[in-house]
Amino acid sequence: MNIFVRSLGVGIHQILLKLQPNYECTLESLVGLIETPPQQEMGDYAFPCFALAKVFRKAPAQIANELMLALQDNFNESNLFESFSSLGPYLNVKVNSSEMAKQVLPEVHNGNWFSKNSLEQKTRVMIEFSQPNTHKGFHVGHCRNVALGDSLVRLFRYNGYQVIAANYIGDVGTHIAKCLWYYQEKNNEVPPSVRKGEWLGELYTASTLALESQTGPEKEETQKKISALLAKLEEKEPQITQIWEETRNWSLEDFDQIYSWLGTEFDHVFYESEVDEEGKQLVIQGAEDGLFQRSDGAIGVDLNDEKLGFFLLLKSDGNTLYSTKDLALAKRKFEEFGIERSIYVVGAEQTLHFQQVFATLKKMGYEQASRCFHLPYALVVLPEGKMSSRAGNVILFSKLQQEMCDFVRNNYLESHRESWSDEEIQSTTRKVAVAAIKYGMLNQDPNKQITFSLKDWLVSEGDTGVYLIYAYVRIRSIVRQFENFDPHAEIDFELLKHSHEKALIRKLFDFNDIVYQAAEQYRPSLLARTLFELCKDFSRCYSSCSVKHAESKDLQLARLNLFSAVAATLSTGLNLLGIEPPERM
RNA sequence: GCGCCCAUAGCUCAACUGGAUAGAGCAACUGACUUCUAAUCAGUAGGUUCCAGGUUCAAGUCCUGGUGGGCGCGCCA
Repeated sequence: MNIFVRSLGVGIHQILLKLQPNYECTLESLVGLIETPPQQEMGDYAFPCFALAKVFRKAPAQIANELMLALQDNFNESNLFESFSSLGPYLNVKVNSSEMAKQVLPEVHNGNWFSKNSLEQKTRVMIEFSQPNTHKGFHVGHCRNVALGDSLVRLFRYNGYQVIAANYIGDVGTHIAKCLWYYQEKNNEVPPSVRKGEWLGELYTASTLALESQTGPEKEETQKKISALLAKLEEKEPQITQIWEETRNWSLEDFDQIYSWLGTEFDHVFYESEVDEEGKQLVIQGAEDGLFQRSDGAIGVDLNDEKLGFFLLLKSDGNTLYSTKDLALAKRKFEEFGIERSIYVVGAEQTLHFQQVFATLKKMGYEQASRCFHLPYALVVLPEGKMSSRAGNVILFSKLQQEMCDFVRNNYLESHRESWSDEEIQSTTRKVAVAAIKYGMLNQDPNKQITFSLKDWLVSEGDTGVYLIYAYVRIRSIVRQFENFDPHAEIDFELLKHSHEKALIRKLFDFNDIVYQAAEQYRPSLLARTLFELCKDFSRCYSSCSVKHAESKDLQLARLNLFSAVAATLSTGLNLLGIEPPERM
């Protein structure tokens, strides 16, 4: 809570107590009512008086009016507030914006502002995300997961949590047997020299199609071959294991390239293959202990008490399931990493699965189960419907990457070819493309579907990541023109009185609150939206408050100070979304 | 059949978790580059917030019942 809100709350509290000494109301609950008016002209903060009407037996508007008069009196010595007014049932307050600027601008420039949220030491949390399958293609849907998970890692860290960013790679299972069956028996192509993992994904799709087109005895034959192959994989038969290792690496190399291009890093990578056996033992032990039940030759756990049905943990052929591995994975997370909180960023279609996993962990005696959290997110769909590899309309990540880069380079950056180095063109292309992709993935709530249209995503106008980094670039361009600008020099904050300047000051002032909320609510979209608004305010200010043509040297300095604080905040905020703005574009 | 999620401008989305006249972007139309980067800005137009009830000072937001769409509900992940 900031000083303006707190002072206002204390003031209102005192006045109300004076009005009615036996009035029971905590300061916190009053402060909780303070909000921001819908329009800037109304004021910076507002206090709605509806709730007081009953207690004080007066019309809300009358209370607002009385509060206004009393507050004017109360704060007449203070320089925090500029004015109090009542508008119907609302008490509106304008803060002294130079006072606000004084609180935030110097702190931004000396860096303290951005470490405020991390001051108190918080818990150790693991955020698991991405979880790609080897031997399958990496498409734009997977990209949403990476953008979300990566941003949450950054947000939690900013807020002082000790975060372990974890990946969990699906390198075992039926899909691999399918892919390798096709690779060994049907494939005639020579593996490409690059993006071999993606090529494996094509084989997997081809395999699925081949299997679907088959019927009768032929199909049975194939299915037999595939399960035999799976069995060999499970028992680590040397020849197939060698092929598995080689092809698995192709996919892992692809993933590394993707993560590196996106600027995503993991502190730890789990593989399904390493928790497979442990999971099996856990489940068998659980069955012996009577915790789990046998049913039709398989093992599962009865969760009917929690209305979660019967949760299957081990197949009747003794092979593991997704659930088997998730139990062992959780055990390792708790025991080897000592985490207190565990976040799983996984698609919404698995909501029931994770409710079951967490309930099972609880039954197994892990008290951390109550602090496990599944963050569900909705699918990325195409305008014509769901992506499906069968319909052949999956948009692979590499395609998005390629087209985005080509578009950015050909339409904008190519024109700098003569004055920029090839290296700068290349790195700027990447930064712009990443900004467009990540912002597109993050600017709406996780629980809403994203309708992905390549055509729309290539547009770089309006509410896009490109708009945000463009605003940053414009500020950097201004600052470059004032070589000896010193952000620590004394300035006269009183000069920043244009409404556009005030709007910017307020946005900077609220930045940390938003970042805090974005993490606690698992919604990077809150930050994305705020940054868009910050840029909108900046672009307005840019066209109305020139630095170069400022009326005085002092105003010029003050604006430079404000704008460069905007750039610093923008850069910090973008970074929390996993976006790195270029210095020029 | 049961459970979860979604429904707001022509399209894609907001709305500080119950508060003021429901806001942005795209698309359409009008205007602004001899100006710190026009990947921009200013403006016009666009709404029965899916429907029907209910809760209260106040409902896009909460509760009930529908409609439409998505997903899930034991040997996939």
